[in-house]
Amino acid sequence: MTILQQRFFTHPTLTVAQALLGQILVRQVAGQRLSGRIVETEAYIGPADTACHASKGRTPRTEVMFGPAGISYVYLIYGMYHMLNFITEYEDFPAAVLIRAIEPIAGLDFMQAQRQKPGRPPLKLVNLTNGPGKLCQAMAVDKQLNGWDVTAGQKLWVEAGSTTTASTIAYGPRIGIDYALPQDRAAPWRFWLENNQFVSK
DNA sequence: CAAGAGATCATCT
DNA sequence: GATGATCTCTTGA
Repeated sequence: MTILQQRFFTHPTLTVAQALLGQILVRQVAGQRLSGRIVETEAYIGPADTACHASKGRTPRTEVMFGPAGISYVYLIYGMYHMLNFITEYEDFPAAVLIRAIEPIAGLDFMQAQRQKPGRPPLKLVNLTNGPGKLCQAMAVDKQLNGWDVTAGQKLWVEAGSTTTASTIAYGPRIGIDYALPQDRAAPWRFWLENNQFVSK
């Protein structure tokens, strides 16, 4: 197994967003190893992209986006959900890839326990991690992992996926960015593996 | 199945 | 004081 190193993340964000598809997201927590295949991503690219948080300036929250590649950017949205990103490109250029969905591989019971609500039946496998908020909940990813070095091979990292499972990459506009300018709303910067059932709806 | 509303709080104005 | 890179539940066809 190969842990993806910083070099993987220093490429143009659109390249990294596509290259991450098919790679394995790994989370080590509570003595358990959770993992899943990345099947959907989105690119947020620089100060000119009005959908990118950093386009509003360098603030305490967006500071990690201006740092080196290979670092995680985790934030809370709508008061209840966390989003997981990986910083790309070079220092002082704020860009990142949002992980939108994974296909669960290991640690299914842990994920189910994280996701299931009291008094509710277990979720179907397909609903465990098919969304950016869902996968963070399933993998116990929160703000404590903001700024984490994902090339170190602890707590959270990415491994090279099998090359024998290559799939066609589909693309389209990003989700949930109505606040951005029309040209940024239209940019086809969301990528997913075609016909994969774990892609978000 | 589709549409609408509510949850809930860190961040920035 | 407003808002958001979401999700879940409810309602109604």
